[in-house]
Amino acid sequence: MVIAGPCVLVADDQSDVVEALRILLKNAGFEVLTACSPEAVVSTVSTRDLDCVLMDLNYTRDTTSGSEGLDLLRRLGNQDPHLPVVVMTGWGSVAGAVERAVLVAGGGRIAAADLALQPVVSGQQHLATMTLFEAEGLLVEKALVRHGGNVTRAAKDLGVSRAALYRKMERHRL
Amino acid sequence: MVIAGPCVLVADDQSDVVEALRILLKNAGFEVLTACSPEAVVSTVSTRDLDCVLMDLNYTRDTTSGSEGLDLLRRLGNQDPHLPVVVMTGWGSVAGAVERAVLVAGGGRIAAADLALQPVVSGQQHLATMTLFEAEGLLVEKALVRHGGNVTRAAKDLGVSRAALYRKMERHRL
DNA sequence: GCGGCTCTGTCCGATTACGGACGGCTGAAG
DNA sequence: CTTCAGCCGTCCGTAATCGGACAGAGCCGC
Repeated sequence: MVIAGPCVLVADDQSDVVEALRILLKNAGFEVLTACSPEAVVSTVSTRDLDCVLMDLNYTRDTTSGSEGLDLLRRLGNQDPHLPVVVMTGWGSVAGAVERAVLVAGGGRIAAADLALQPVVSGQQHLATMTLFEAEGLLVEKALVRHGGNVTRAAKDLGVSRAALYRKMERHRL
Repeated sequence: MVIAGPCVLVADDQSDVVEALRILLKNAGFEVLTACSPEAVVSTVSTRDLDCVLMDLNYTRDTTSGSEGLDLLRRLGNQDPHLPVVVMTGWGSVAGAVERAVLVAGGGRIAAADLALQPVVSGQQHLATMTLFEAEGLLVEKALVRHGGNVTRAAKDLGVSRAALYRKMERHRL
């Protein structure tokens, strides 16, 4: 059985950041490519079929304004308008006390980048990394919240009978 | 049974955008507050206990540079360094062909903003809006991808027996 | 070659979860 | 007041799911 994950390009001029993301994403089931310069990014985008690009906004030349990164972002937009790009940035000058903000610029195809990317984007534990039991509990709770505690409607949303939902609620102490 | 969702502040000077997001987020189980000016945002942030702010980056005065929005973002960072802020922007000048990019600037507390925000952020269908059966299929697939098709390890990750995972795989035709 | 290890795929009896059905409750409409 | 509709919580026989066990395959170091 061979299942290939989506392909992501990681671009940053700090090699330790690239390495960390590479490991993280590889463990999350992605095929990971890397690039250390804007030129390498452009070249990779033109030769490989990518699902998503994950890039730093501030390259060495212009450490605070990020214009280097914005320029690259613009070029990528011209190369492939539908390629989703996740932009990272780490300076306090943009978001105040945010230590390492994550910016997401998504086109129509971002769905292909997949749920597995979200732990990187949001920093939170991801559903795909938890037990089926825990995930069920979370989804049940969400459905109940969404319907203001209406069990009937939540059950319909979840695709189970109302009785089944009652059992799950008890199982998860909700 | 009363379950209150997380509280989100939506800020944009275009009232139709605010309204659309309000409906979207309310249906997703959020308590939604709105603001139409930077001043209203600052005032709301100081008086209410918010879990997340969702704001537009370009207010009327300066429609292309976004400096108005960046200024507000900086003020919010000073007010509450740990408040997660989701920044939206819609101009082509930033991301090329991206019609309406979404930028996420997240602090440590973004987890509180919760999974339910992600359909807005990424535009993709969210786990919480799908059937338990579909979600199970997705999680099973993710686990298998993550472990390169190793059923034993995937099963351990998912918290089920290997035999159970085989059944689920068949059920979902994986 | 030969143990030791890991993973695979399948079997089976015991357990559990399933959902349709039922009666009770509440609130709105006639 | 009566009817109707929607939701709630529980019951029960059936049906599906559970996980431990088993044998076989592949792979390493000795």
